[in-house]
Amino acid sequence: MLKEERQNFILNEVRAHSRVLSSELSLQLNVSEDTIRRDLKELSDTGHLRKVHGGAMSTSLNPYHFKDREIYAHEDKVLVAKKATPLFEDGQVIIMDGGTTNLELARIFHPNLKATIFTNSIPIATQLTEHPHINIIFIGGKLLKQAQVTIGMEVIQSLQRLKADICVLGTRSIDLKAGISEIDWEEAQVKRAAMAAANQVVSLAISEKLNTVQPYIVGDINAVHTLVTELNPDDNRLQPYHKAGLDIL
Amino acid sequence: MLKEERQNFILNEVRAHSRVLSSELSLQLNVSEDTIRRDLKELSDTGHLRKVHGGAMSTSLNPYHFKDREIYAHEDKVLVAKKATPLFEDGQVIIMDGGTTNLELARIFHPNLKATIFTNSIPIATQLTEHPHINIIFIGGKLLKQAQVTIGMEVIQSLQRLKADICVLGTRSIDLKAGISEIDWEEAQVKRAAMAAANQVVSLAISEKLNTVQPYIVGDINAVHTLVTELNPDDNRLQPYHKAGLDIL
DNA sequence: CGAAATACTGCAATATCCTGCAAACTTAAA
DNA sequence: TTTAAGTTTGCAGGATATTGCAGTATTTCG
Repeated sequence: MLKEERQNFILNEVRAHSRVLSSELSLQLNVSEDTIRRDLKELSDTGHLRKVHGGAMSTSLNPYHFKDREIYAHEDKVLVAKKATPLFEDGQVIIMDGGTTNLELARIFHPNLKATIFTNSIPIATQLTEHPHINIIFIGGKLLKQAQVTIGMEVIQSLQRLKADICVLGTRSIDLKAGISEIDWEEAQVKRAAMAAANQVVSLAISEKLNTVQPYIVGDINAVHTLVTELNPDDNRLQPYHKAGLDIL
Repeated sequence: MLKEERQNFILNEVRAHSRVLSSELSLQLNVSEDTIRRDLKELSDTGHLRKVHGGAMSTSLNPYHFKDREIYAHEDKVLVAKKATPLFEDGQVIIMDGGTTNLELARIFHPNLKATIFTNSIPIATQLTEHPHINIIFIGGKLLKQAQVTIGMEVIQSLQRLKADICVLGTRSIDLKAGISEIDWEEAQVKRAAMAAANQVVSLAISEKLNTVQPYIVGDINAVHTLVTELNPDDNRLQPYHKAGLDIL
């Protein structure tokens, strides 16, 4: 087994269980605990997890427990969410996946918006219960503890039976050539299904996510219709996306 | 179990109950009271809680402070949940529906319990993410805002494809003749499906729910195998249920 | 005050971590 | 194919961290 495969396995374990033990990983992967420790050290140095005595913990806490100012680049995300609100109208069927930018959007939807929202994110569903006229459909499946979103076949199948007006993607990475990409394979599958299930795809992304790539490709850049960032639409960094045919907000 | 997990569990307990006892934590976490004291000292030094003789209190800044008091008859519900914990073992597949008593149970599951839990309740799923070894499957469907549970055909169909070891019912009303009954028609349908999907049905009910009836019948009293209340099992009020063949805890 | 519970101190056992090193493996050029 | 340099891995050892226990001090409460 290659070192990179091993480290990917470790990252997946962390994402699924929000913590790992060096001793367990050593058994599961048939390598010495020293090797595991070296892997954890590397992954810790690159910020993918946090090493602790006996194993490692996931870095990102539950969005649900986040207080506003603990969210990274919170001001930018609020701005992105605000710019996106005019896209939503009464009567629409909307798909929203997880992420803190989408959570922000769920907070500031107009209180009278009458829409049906499908989501696989617990924090977003919880937030939406504050909106009296929004119909919430939760997409069930295996719950990923760290991100508090459901994943897996059941989620994908539910999405395949759906044709929504608009899909709002919390975006980890967006790039002209690589398109939308994700760090977790299963989340990437779910996002792909979400994109396919809507007539219009909106990507909410703070500018630092532009022109970055993750290991798992979700979909082509042309599958995205609208890109919302905190930047001015005339900003140079957005021009390539405009030329590729995306609406820029 | 990692030290940090243990400390997270403690913080969670403090948030939920606004106070903790060293002696209780020592039992729940299977470590000595010395270790608990050392944890409390660390958490106290970092300002996450306030150490007092015998345990710790939440800091006054804590926003979760009110939660417990909002729950009606909270002390009784804690007692019911505690009495139910021995029913659960490693490897089981468990169905839990909503309700504050079930939420209390989700809080106090042994932190090392290795089980798969199906639930349609958002607060319970959120609570369960604190347990590192529990596999959570969220049952998707239309979200009922007040109760924060999913309901409807999709939930019922998911349950019909399932055969679990044990189903834990938060119980609104239980009566010898009428059986289990509910105030909301759709919730009643979901609970009926949940009961049918498990080999053993456990009803958690505080005593004031005994011998009451609601408009919509969920199922016959004989479909319930175990009844857990805050009363002593010898209490007169429980004898009719014992005679009807239920196990009383 | 006195009993019981809780807390602190120092110590020992165990588990985990780190460092340096050598063997095994990979890569790429000769 | 061979060689050489670089990378990865496991292991030995000594260092550090974590935990439980025993003995003693302190707090609580009737």
